[in-house]
Amino acid sequence: MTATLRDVCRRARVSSATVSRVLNGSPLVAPATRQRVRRAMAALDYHPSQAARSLASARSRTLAVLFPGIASGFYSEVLCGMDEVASEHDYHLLIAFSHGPDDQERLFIRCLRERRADALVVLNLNLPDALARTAAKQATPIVFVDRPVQGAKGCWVGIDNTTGARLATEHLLERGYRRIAVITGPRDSYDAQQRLAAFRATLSRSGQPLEPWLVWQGAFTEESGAAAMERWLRSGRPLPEAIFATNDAMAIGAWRVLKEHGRRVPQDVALVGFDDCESARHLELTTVRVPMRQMGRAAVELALARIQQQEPATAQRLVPTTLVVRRSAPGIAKGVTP
Amino acid sequence: MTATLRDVCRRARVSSATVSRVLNGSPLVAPATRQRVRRAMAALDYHPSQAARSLASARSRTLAVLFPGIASGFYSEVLCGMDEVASEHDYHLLIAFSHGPDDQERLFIRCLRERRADALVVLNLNLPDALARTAAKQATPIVFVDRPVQGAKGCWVGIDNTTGARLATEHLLERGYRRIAVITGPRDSYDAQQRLAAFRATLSRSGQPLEPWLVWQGAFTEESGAAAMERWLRSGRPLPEAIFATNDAMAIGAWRVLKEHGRRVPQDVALVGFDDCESARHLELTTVRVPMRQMGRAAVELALARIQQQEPATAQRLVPTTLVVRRSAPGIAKGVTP
DNA sequence: CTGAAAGCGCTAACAC
DNA sequence: GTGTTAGCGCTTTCAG
Repeated sequence: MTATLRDVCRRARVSSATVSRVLNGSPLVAPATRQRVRRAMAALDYHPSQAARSLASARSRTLAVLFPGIASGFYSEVLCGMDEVASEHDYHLLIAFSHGPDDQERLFIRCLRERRADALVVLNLNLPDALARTAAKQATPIVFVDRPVQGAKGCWVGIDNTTGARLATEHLLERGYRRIAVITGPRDSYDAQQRLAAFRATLSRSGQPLEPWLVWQGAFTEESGAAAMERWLRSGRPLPEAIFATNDAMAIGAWRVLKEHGRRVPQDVALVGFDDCESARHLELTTVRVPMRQMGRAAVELALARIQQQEPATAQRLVPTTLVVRRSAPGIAKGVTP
Repeated sequence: MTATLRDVCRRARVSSATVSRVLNGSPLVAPATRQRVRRAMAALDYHPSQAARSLASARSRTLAVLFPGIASGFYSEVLCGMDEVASEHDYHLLIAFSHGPDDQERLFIRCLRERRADALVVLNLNLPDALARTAAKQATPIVFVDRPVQGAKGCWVGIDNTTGARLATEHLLERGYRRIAVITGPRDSYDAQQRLAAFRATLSRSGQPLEPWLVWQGAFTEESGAAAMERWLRSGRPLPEAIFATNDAMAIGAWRVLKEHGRRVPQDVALVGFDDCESARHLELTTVRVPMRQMGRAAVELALARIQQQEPATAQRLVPTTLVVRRSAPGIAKGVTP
């Protein structure tokens, strides 16, 4: 049988309270006693039962992480960052993917109400805002990643989309590109909206407002990027000088279609993405880098701070974005052959 | 305050045992009573405490998953498959990354001894075989993914490396490629060994044994693939007709170097990888597809079966591999222009 | 500094 | 079918 705290008590000749104190690193234990208890634990190969601790202390030392269903490799970096911080603080990570809209709510409730976790980290889930607001009022701290809660200021870690999109746009403008098209993300995506807005604003500032027909609707998927490109090519209109895809997946889809139609990037049209996913590196796509690992770290840092009440329930954090210049929109002026 | 089982008892005017029975779907409850209890639960917005259930029942309905430190996007697919099966069975996933060799053992012990999980799934971790064998004898079921336990037959889910490597090799041979080089994985990797062995065997069967200088040592990383390619090019020897990289990362590294040296794939040399990672698709790399999601599913299925003792502790499962023919080694004979 | 005692919220025999 | 009764293994006042 596996040893329990009582076994340790007997062997060390102390009370359960003392063993518990040693377990929890309380300073109220005489060094000699601590020694004895430690030895007893080692001798018995004792390991405390997590369930019992959770029940008695009402804390699980666990963080629940809710992912959106689409498991883009994208998120594994985020997860990795989360684990780094969590394990530094002796916390564990419980994860769940949403397999559908109903699921999201169910998972949510479960983690919260069944007290499986001391805090919740929610990634870019399409929780109805009402639920999100209710949730934010719960006792369990919640951190939203990459999706602010409308109306209720909850803890939130986001991407600096505005700077990223501005950098990308300025890069194109400075290289002499005009008539820049944009492939947008889904209308209800916060990131998509911000990226588009910053793109438009930067263009305006440069004195050349965005023309409506250069706004191509996408959905953050490779297919939607390809479809947008197809539509334009089939329309017979001349290519824009550059395209800003508001994420890499769509940029990759568009690029594929361009290739299929014999158009070259960047010679015939420059292309910039957003995210800097793994494939972007391999394809040499110029893009805006989003530090995924850092986002994960920030989210867990916030969650832990909330658990210790060291941070207001309205804390927010933005992770910075940077431009990564590669072949699809190189760092030299338009028309100059590398 | 959040409602407890006792509150439900009072409201439904039944004993705790009955509520517990309803909670656990026992058939030994009269329909009318069940109704009443259900209503009471709903009225109180009752959700059982996971900690209390775990403590009382000695089961956590949780599976722990140990990942190797390197969080290749690769694993997010596996994780997704695991979650699919786990959530179907109302199980939760606790995950941890190994940040170093010491960590692995610590994580391992914790999940096992602290009874956080009902079973453990270990991904391709470099646990010393001794520990792995000890672990396999524990009460807690363990499933190893992609790494058989030497000496002790534990539960194991692996890749059909042999078929995959054979298919890749046959493809090249049938297209007329001779003098095929291979970039190997790390010597201590089981997958790497199997892939190399199957490559060698297939070559032998075709009557042209592998020449030693065509075996290039790699380490499953992009850099190691690039380095192997560099070494060969610098040696001044003529290119082989084809290269079989035993994983995609190395194939991609080698390809990059080939490009930098002005060599074309597949015209100057054909290239085949292994894994079918996301970038392989984008780069149009011919490769052996490993169904990651399916591997995750299989691992959790095995784990759950073990928990219910429906499967022997020695159960093994191989996930099938298939060849995906793309541009880097097309489906037409060598020398024929597409 | 240490111990006694009272739970934490559920499950599982065992009776009835 | 349902209730009674013990715990599960720890934490946490409260005394001393």
